[in-house]
Amino acid sequence: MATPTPTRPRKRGHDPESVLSIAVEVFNTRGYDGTSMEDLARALGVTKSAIYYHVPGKEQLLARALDRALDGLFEMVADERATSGPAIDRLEWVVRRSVRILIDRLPYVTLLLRVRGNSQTEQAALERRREFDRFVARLVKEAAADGSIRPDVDPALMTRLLFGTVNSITEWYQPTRGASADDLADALLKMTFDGLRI
Amino acid sequence: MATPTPTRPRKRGHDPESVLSIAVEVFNTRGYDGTSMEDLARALGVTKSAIYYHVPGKEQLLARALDRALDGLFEMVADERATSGPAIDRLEWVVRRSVRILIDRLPYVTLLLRVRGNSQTEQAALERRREFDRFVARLVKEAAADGSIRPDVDPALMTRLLFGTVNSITEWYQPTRGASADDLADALLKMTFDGLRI
DNA sequence: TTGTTTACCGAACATTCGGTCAGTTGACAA
DNA sequence: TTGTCAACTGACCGAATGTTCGGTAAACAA
Repeated sequence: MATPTPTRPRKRGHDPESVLSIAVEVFNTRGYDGTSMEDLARALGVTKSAIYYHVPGKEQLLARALDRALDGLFEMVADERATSGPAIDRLEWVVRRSVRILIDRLPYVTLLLRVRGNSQTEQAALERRREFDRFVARLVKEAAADGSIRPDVDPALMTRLLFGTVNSITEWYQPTRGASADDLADALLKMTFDGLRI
Repeated sequence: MATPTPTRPRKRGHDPESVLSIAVEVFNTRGYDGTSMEDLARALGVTKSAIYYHVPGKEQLLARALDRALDGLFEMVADERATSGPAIDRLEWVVRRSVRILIDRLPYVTLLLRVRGNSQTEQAALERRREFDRFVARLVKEAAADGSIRPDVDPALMTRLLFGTVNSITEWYQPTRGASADDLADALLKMTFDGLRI
């Protein structure tokens, strides 16, 4: 047969991608453990069993979602702007980039930040996340060592507070209204780098 | 023996208080929905049914825990130091006090910050929490109005970032090691009020 | 000794859970 | 018209869930 369909078949209904994106929204609303496959089915407008046509199961949905968040973070730390230049500039770039990723992949990062290690899938994600955290901690330590950030606060503590601020964005950010990613990163850097007091 | 027990009878085993404190620890480790009554029973060293002798059920445990966190926050906003004086000073006091409460009642506040509204209990807690958030938002707005914090960032956004930083402490703080509540509040205020960059 | 109370166990309850599977539907191709 | 196949349904499974309940061992009181 010679190319029966020039365009892709484009069948009705769902595919693995749409199932994932809707599932992650529900996970973030009710929590992963608080979400049943019945909940997902209702949100998708199909029966429970239809979900298993597209994806292998609940935990695989979680794993794919977490990878999406983590892949973004690891692409960032591989970038040249995160690995060369003055530490304070690299730190600023990483913070700005983190805000970007957090917003671009908001539901996936939100899910990642709530993982507690209840399964091997979650534990693996936690370990990858810790690796990212260690990268950032090294960066802050370097910036402290070359004297470009205040010396009167422990760098490890600084790292936690700084990225605590970044990560807290997932608790309230709504893409439809409010600041853009760049505006948000600007405001966050103003507070954390220069302080909010006049 | 004369006076067999001068102190209160001191019966063996658990009471509602010890069940609550252990339960909240498990809730924070595995998540509320991820915790089964069997998990709790194991942590308490009794069988599932023994728990129901001390407390009415799982959701009541959650409700009591959330009240403990929220009561602390509302005691704070009722204090004179939160309601009179220069706005920037009140804000600093509220931030410092919040760090204190967060650490003094760490497991309870941690649980509160993870509530998603999956039940009436959770929704009620969320509403009380929003009331607290509104109080802080007003405070930041006042400080912005009298010109004591930087005018180039929206006060509502500032509030979220500031208390995002405070609340993020629950994600990593361990009472046994690390900074004290006062040291931690100092470091946090240095970063958010004066900035980490030299 | 007998009775009462406290703190608990073990078995069972109905319900919900994640997941399976044989079949049905409907769009499209031949 | 017939056949194919992606997409889905509905009935069902065993396991796990939160909760209830009848019973009971130990401590103490009378």
